[in-house]
Amino acid sequence: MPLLERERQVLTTIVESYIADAAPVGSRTVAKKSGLNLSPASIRNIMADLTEQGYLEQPHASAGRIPSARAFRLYINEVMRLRPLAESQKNRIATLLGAAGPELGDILRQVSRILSGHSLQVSLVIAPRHADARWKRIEFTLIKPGLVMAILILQGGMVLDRLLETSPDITADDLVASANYLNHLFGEMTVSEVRAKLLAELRKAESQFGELYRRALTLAAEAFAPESTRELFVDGTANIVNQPEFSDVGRMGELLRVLENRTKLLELLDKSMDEFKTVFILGEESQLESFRDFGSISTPYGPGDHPLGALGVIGPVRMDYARLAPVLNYTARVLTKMLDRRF
Amino acid sequence: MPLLERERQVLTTIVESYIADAAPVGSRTVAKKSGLNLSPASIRNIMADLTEQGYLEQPHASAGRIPSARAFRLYINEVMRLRPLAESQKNRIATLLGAAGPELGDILRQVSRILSGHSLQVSLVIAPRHADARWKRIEFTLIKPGLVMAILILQGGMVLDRLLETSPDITADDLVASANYLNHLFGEMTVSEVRAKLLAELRKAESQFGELYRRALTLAAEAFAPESTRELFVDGTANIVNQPEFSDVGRMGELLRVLENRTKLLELLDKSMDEFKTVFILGEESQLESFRDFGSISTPYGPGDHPLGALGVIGPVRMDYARLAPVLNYTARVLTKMLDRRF
DNA sequence: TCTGGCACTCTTGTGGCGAGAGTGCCAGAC
DNA sequence: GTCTGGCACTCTCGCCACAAGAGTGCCAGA
Repeated sequence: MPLLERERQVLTTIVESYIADAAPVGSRTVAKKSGLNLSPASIRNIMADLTEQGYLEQPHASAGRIPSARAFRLYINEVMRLRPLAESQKNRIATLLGAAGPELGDILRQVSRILSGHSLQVSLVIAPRHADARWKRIEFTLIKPGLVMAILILQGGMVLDRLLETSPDITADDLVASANYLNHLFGEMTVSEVRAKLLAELRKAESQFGELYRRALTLAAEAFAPESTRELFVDGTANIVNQPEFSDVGRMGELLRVLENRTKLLELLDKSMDEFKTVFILGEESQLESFRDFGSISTPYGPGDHPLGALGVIGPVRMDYARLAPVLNYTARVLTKMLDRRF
Repeated sequence: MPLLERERQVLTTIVESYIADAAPVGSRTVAKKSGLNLSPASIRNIMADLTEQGYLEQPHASAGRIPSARAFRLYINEVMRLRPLAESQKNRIATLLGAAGPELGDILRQVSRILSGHSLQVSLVIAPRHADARWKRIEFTLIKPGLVMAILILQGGMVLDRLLETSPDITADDLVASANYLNHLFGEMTVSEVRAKLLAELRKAESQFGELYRRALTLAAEAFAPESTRELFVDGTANIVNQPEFSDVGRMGELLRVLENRTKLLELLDKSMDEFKTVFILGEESQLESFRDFGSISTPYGPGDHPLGALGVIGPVRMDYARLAPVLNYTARVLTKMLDRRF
């Protein structure tokens, strides 16, 4: 059953007070802050109901209430108003990002630093997912007989390189021809489209084409085979020691362990890429036992038609989502523009 | 004045006991473990002397002694015997490293993971320093008029890429010619040698050479200009919560802050590269106030004639240096061989 | 020169106690 | 019926005192 208006208002007050103070909230405080003009005693009744419905939790009998993940979920979905960034803050973010080094890695690292600085949480930035980027050009370079460096240039200045072992009789000229052929065949497709097409072409080549094309396709297939680990930039781990929920070292260790589990972090961020919008994941929702006490926000970046990567922050369930989401969104927008400008 | 043999033996006992237990050591314990056949009372006298000389510290009047950084320095320089790795451990390291992905980044990340797993400390791996790597080949690719991607392939499979803005009338053929010229000029030199020579050539080009060569050199100069941030792989931060010295959250925050200061971490590791040997840095020796309570070990990797990068661990001053140094050395050796095999 | 003995210091753990915060429930007011 | 003031109850937290334990420094004697 849906919450009564009063109940919702009490819950909102509790959530916002808890976000601000990280301390259990008592009926007296709610009575004063809620604007409902009810006495603490009445508030207590409402709070008892909310507790029964799973929105509030009581650390112990005389300690006030703490909003549950469920309460945060309701707050995020139905109550929260995002607080737009001040112009001055936007300027600061844009300026800092402009000061990043020239390489893609430098830029993403800087984004990560900016986010952790502005959120005072741990920040995550995932490098563009190759599969969604457009192929610009491939080059093969003969290092020595039998060893070829394949270099794939993708949209946004991403460069993928892979060392390939080949038959020793492949010449530099063969490689140039192969590259030309492949560039012609695959130009401007996304990598995942290339992957699909590659399989089809390889089958065709078996029967129809000449040796050269078969070779070119084989090279490409090898260069593409295993998606290499996506790069992930993490910053701001030092921030968490300042948060009251991490005064307990054990809790801190849990977060550090989560942060070392790259696969799980990627999963968290990928969701925002798949849905192409800002995504909030709270505690249990992550399907990850060790994430129970944490929350995350993530936002995709990339041009309008398809996301390239995502950025996010991770912290205690009690985060100031209304303030942080706009920070992420704005940063993602600036980053997208920067990448766009590259090509 | 040098220590008496007895004093040194007592000190060694204390250091080793402290490394094992992380607890202050009392005279009774030393009397039992030292093998000196002295009573606790005599040991107490010796310990008083050592305290006076700055080798021991007393947390409070009745708590046993703790070895100072100075004591660890003495221990490392004059007493410690490195404990060679068991064959089984060597095998495990080699196997794990073999399971790394194909790209250079994958390999270094895996090294970092292996080190943190085997040391139970925080591990650091620094990517090869470009300056010391040999130039293999440069390629320029025209992305669109006025925008060129420069790709520099270095020894060991390192690939540097940089986006350059150029005059819009440069053609793809110009670029090929430039690359050929540069590859001819700089092949097999180290990057820092190239940098030096580049300056000289640029001056010559002003007066003597034609437009094309000037252009090639200018491109190269741009591609080389700012050394981009070196990549640094950190792993095992979750390990530190298990160490007694970090039961205090503040201490932990200090370490996390150090770990986010990439410049300082690079300085720590660079020392082992400059001296081309394993280096131990203890507390104050780092010239870094916030490093007072920590220690580090680092080892260079790379072929015999010049180091490419370094790897290390960082943890409390009380680390098992005798066990960890061989782990680092062996890992560095395996890594060097892997890079060598690439080219 | 070494050792046993002894007084002294400091930490750590425990239990008791009071203050403070917050709750739940009830009887009465509106 | 709904709201409220009052009250008893519970639990945490800080404080204090106290005892046990670990370790020291020093001294007198072997």
